Amino acid sequence: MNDTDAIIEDFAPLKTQYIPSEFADRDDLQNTLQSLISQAEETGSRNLLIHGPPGSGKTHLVQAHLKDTPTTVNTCYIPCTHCKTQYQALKQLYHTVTDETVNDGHHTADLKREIEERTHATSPIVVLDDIDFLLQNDGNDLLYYLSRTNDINTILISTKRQSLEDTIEERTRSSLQPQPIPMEPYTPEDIYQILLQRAQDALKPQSLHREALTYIASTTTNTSLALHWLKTAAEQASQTITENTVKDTRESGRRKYIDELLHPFTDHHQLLYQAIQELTEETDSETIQTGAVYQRYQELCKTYNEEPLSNRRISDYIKHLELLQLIKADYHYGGTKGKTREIRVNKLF
DNA sequence: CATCCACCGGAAATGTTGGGAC
DNA sequence: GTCCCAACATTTCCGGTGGATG
Repeated sequence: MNDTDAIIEDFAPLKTQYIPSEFADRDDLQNTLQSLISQAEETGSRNLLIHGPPGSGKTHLVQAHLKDTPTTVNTCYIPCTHCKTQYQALKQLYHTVTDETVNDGHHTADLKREIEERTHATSPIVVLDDIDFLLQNDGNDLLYYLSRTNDINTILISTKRQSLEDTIEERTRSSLQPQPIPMEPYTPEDIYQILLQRAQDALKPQSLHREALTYIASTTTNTSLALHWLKTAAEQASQTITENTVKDTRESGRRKYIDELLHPFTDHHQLLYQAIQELTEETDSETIQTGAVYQRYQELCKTYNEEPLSNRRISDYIKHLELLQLIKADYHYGGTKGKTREIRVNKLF
């Protein structure tokens, strides 16, 4: 453990959420965002939909922006991986506009009414990160409400490439009409630069070989994954992070990334993912099937002394893992299999 | 062409939690 | 304290799904 102190001077820059003083990359996008939002301040309402693969900087960009927003504007960041229901999201929003906390047990209509009364002329910005989780779990009631409430500007963040058209009702889409902003994955050079900057802020000088960063950057274009990996390497290394250090910590870095992704979810999500991983390693074929996965999941529950959830519920959890892009679960029709899903683990690298 | 496979996913049912009215 | 209500997680129920098989 003491080895950690040897290299890392400041943990913060190695965390995904860290916002460097200079947000050099993606200036153009930040300008776009800026102009759209100032436009919104003038015209009343304008909504954005930022979409792109994991680790392409969606959340980061928005949070950097919120940080620059004048304090006169109410901003509300809602991570839908945590707030999966309309009520939980409204609670957050209620808190930002009234500064009071509210417990469960109220009617959503009451919260909505109260929020509306307090938002007149204040035009808060509501960010719904990972909106797909809320949509999958609770439908689009919240989005409909937000789109109908004049003074609220929304920024939606989604990993799905398509726009929201297939997941939301027509009436919601027509009044929301979010402006799509695509985020392309970073290039290896981008990743290299980002890691370099974070390393400079976090690590002691001379503690890092360039080849180490090159190796990470050539392996993944997912910033979050890359940072977890670098952090793991930094924790392992006693004096300097070499190319070998990162090669050795490849697996544990990946593991850390996944742990953080799954953190907001339940133990059953973890068990389910474990079941899928184990089965994938054991079988030769590319894909595995829901039935086998559920069986393995039940076995794992037994060993960990957990009461297994129903397969209907697990079917939803598979969707969650899919939304996190940890697995792919495409439909398979026909054969002796009927309609089922073919599950495969996303390699990440 | 009917039937079957092996699961999908919508809808209703159940159980729990917390609020408010009385 | 009692009663009823809404929100929510989870289970139960059940009508699909479409190629393979006979």
